[in-house]
Amino acid sequence: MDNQMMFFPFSSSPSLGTFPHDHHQQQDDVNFDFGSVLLHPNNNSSTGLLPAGSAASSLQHEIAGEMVNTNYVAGFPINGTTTTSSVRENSSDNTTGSHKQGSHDLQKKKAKKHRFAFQTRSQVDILDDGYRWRKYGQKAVKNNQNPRSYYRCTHQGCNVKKQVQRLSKDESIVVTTYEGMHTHQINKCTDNFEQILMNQMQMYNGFN
DNA sequence: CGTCTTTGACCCGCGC
DNA sequence: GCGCGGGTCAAAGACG
Repeated sequence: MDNQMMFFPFSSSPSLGTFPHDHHQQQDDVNFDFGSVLLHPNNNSSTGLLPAGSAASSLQHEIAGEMVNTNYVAGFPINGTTTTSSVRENSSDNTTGSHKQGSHDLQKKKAKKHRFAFQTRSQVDILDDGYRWRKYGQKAVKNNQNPRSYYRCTHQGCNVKKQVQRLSKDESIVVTTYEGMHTHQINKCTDNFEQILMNQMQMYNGFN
């Protein structure tokens, strides 16, 4: 049960940063709060929990649909049935390609994925996180009138994906879920964002 | 012309 | 086994 899911709730603590802008694309200001990085319920640590019933709690039900413990307002597994001994996604997981994958490969792939999510209050769906993304799918999801969009990092050999979805209960909130680790450097001047994220993840979860 | 989005079809896991 | 829901593929079109 090492698929990890972390949340970065926008409303629970002082803001530590502002989401950076793209150079060539004017976007609305996006306040991005890194203040609360919370842990997977199955982690031994009991720190980092917020009171149940917050916005983050309801969010979990909505995007995961399979929350097992509503006392946790952040940090949950997406694939609760998979197990692996590795927390980190192997960055050389090159299973891209057009061939169909067997269930074994798929399961292995899923089990290794490292995920985290955060939510932002924004007018725009696509937040500039410094990476280039190609949209490869969009689906209507149950119990949400807003579709979920699927993106892949366009960098060659990088298999990072992300999902973007608005909450049905509060459409001003965008939930972004990342899966995997980038195999390359960020390509624009948004190192601040990446750095803060990485610092938070390491601090709370012993990454790297 | 290269890159990206759209969108219907397909695949797979899971619950019943 | 079947149906449902989520995730992905890939052809076609849009756009700069």
